[in-house]
Amino acid sequence: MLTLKDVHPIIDKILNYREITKLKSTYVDALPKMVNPVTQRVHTTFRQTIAATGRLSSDNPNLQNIPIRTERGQQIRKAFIPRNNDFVLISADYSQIELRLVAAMSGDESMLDAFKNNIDIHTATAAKVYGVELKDVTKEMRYKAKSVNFGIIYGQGAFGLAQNIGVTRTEAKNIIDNYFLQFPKIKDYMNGNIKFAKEQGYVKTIMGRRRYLRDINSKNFTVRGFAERNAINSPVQGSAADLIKLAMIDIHTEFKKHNLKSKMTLQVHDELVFDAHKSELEIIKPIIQQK
DNA sequence: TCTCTCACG
DNA sequence: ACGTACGTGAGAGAC
Repeated sequence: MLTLKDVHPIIDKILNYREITKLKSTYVDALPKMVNPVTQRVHTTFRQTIAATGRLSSDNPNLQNIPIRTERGQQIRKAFIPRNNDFVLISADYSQIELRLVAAMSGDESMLDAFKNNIDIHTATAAKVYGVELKDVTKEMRYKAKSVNFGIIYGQGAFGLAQNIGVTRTEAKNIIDNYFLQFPKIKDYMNGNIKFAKEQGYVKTIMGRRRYLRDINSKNFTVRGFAERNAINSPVQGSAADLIKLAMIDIHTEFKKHNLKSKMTLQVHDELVFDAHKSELEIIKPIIQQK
């Protein structure tokens, strides 16, 4: 796809400048000012009543958006270290929790099969959508299938997919149509959520958390469209939030039971970070992994 | 105080 | 013809 980057060298310079200034102002300059003088650490506030889906949010400072995607970002992340040499930071994250929930809640056999057999989900999706064997899935096919899998969770349409992966709207529509042909129960599940919302005025997560959608029957196409995408996405994102919250309670209970020095320090939506005492690694690893 | 932009999942 | 992928928080700059 032709983009402005190809038209003038200044485009890359501008983007590079923005990356650097963002990282400097938001992290390098700001975080040291927020170190608590007593504890010598930064302490976030986790908020439980902000996100409409049931996720936590983090502010002052936000520790759920510490950079990682670029090389410079990774350098910044390295500034976060355990409390002393007797401790290490441990990070545990769920693999594809939202897609696994879609598979589970929809009951779609194809997708459940892929997860049960531990097949890379984007490769499995590509094989289905393009009608080829797993071994014949190309990088290009996997890349596009990955984008579809993400888009599906958000209620993305052909226009958005086309723009995202640089194909025509016609091709994008074909891909999406084929996706729902191959995963019919996912389509049923999403339409079911929209229908439920239109009748009840809300959608709910696996644990019964509700999100009310007052615009779901709006006559305005754009407004209604937003609510319909919320009806698709909220049960998925919110159920993932439910699950990690339950895991956090269990882990905290177990840590208490064993009188551990290790501490659960951060939650980043599908990831938990621990400041773990080296002598306790063998105890806590199974506790964390099992949840 | 608002908008734009961009950091993360 | 229209608008078009979910959820957040924060800094810069305009007003």
